[in-house]
Amino acid sequence: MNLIKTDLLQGTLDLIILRILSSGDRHGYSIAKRIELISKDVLSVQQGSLYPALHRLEERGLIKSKWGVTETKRRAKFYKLTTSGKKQVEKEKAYWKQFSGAINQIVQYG
Amino acid sequence: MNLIKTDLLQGTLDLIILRILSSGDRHGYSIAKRIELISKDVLSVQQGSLYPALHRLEERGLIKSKWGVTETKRRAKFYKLTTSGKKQVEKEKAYWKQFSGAINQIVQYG
DNA sequence: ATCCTATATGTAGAGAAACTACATGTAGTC
DNA sequence: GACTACATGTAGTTTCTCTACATATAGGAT
Repeated sequence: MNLIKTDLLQGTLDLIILRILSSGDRHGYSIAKRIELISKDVLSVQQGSLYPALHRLEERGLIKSKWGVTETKRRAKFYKLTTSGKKQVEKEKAYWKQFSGAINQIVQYG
Repeated sequence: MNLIKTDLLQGTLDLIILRILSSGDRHGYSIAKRIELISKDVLSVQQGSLYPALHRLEERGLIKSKWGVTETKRRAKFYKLTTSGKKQVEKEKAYWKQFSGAINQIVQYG
């Protein structure tokens, strides 16, 4: 991701991808576009980050892929959350809440 | 940091350290204790992360160090924000706000 | 006196994740 | 026929944090 300092991003990509897939199946490119749309271009994932992340998540059994055809008639790999992946979204959301809460606490009270 | 998934943390350590120093000079060990205190033990920095981070920040000219003696009478290196460091705190706070806002947006609307 | 714990700083090596930069290919438009 | 947007992928680099270790002192307990 580009528009925000790189280092901030590590570790949140999984949450982002899983959360987006929890609102419907998508292919990689579409996930990237959705991230830009919802974050109002604050976040932008590079291909070199996105595809390895998807492969990682698939290997961990959190998502499953299937080749298909997009609305624009191109071949694309569609990703879907597995049962395990659905549980993971909730876990990661909880982690994020706790983590960002702690950072905000420090930002406020130093 | 330990109690929270490691990967979430990268990139926020600088913000945390700088923000803590912006409320007063401290030595490394004291910074670590303060992080645990304010975050209510949600965050916990390891020495292997903290000291290299401090050296990094010093090398970037954001903090300055000076050997001194603690309240408990031990030798310790006290760190202080430089002018450049003070500006950087504000920058990093703004980054964090923008970044966490974007993630929250995605967590909400997927 | 000696041991232990908390305080205090530091480094080497490993591991993980994201980035840059590249490679490949297609559908539709100008 | 050229260009743009769509679509996936990998190799190599960089950067950060972690684990694990090394060093040393103050103060309290035994």
